[in-house]
Amino acid sequence: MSSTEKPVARRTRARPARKAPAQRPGPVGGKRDRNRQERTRALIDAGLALFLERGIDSVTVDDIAKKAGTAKGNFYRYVEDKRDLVDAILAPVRDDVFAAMQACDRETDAAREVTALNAAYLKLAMRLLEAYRTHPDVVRLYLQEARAPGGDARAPLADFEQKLTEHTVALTTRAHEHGLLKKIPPMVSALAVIGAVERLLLAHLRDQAFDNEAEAVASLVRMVMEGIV
Amino acid sequence: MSSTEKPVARRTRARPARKAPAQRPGPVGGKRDRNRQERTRALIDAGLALFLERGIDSVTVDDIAKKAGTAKGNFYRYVEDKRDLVDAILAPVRDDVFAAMQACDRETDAAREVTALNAAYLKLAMRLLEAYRTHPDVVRLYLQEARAPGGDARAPLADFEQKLTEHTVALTTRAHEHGLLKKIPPMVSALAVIGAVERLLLAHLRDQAFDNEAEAVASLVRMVMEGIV
DNA sequence: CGTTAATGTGACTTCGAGGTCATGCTTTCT
DNA sequence: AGAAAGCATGACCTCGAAGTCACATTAACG
Repeated sequence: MSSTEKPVARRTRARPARKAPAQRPGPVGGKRDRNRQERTRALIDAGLALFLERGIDSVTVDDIAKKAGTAKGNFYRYVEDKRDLVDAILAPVRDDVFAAMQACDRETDAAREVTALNAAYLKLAMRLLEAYRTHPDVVRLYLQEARAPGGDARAPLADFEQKLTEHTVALTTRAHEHGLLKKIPPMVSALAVIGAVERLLLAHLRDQAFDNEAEAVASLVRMVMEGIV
Repeated sequence: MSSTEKPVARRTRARPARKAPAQRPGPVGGKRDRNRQERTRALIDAGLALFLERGIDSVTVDDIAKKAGTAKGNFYRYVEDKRDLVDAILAPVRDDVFAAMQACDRETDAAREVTALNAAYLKLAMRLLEAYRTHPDVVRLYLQEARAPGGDARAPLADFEQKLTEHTVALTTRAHEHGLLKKIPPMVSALAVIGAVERLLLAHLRDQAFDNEAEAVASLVRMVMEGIV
């Protein structure tokens, strides 16, 4: 944020310039800047497409670079490694989701009546739906790869799953304490809903499984309302 | 089944004996036979343990052989490759589950009243529970690895997921036709239940998530009954 | 326009995993 | 016992992926 230095520290042949420098060269809207963003996008898109199709571990850095239309060496100028790329792919969704959940936390804290609580939960659902609509492929990657351990490229996804689950359980616990739910352990109802939603999303994203999308959503809502609320 | 040959065709230095012969040497309870079974068990157990801990693709054949207390070359005497080992690990569960579902199919075919139908479904649930109790680790491997594509070692798990889903949807459709369920598309209710059950099982197997197991099961049943039945 | 440094390239190095094989050991059968 | 064949071993070979680097190209800035 704070500009402690000139755009670039001019030193005569010092670093071999291995990694891209933290501070980009001068012009903010300049060609360099634009190229950088294009390359980053290309790498993220190529990686996401290949990961979805063939699985994270089966995809090589060469594959990604080629599909992004660049050379392998350049890949390492933009990301540390495959794990870092997965992290970059996941980042926007993760940020959206956490922001939505924290906002929901604040609203339920401030709420004094049941209607305010319900409004907060509804708003959360809307924001999550929005994130899903904006980044369906990222959600699919998460659904497909988050559960398998090992190969640290998947670590960002596993972390996200863990945090997401914890937060959801906490939220459910709170709803439970306010008497909004049936006498079912919050852990159980939270996991059941997460599992059901995730499985339906996966079927939708992988197989276009539902003729009537709206009916499917309505059915899901009905099942949840009658099953746990 | 039929013994067309003597235990082994004696030829003077013919095959280099690369793979284990289909027909084992003579004694059925002999030392050879016992050793074979021990090795197979050791490999399956070692593979399963390592796969669970580090993920299928991160585990090498060397790792498995070492953990099973044998040499790498020997690994290939017992299985084709990692995929084949995964298949061997999954086999018992798959057989149990398919047998149970086919039995359920037959019983629902023969059923003339609702009570008989309900009995068939209950029996299926009991048999699935039994399979889970007998092979919890295999179930966990399935839950962790089935969704991710690529790396053909996981293909047996993906196949199983697909068949299992299809069969469950068919079963649900039938129940729906008999008027046992709410007006919810069978695809939706089937996937929702599968997803919820799988997520709860995973939490149980990975994290010992439930203080009171019986209460968790009762809650799940209640949610399903009130949510979709 | 010329200099400087960031950016792009792909051949190269390194390393580890899959799979093979010559050799020696064990079981079986006569 | 002794031969025959399955069984076990780990060094070895091969291949492909990760990551590096010297050099070429391009943008920035005077």
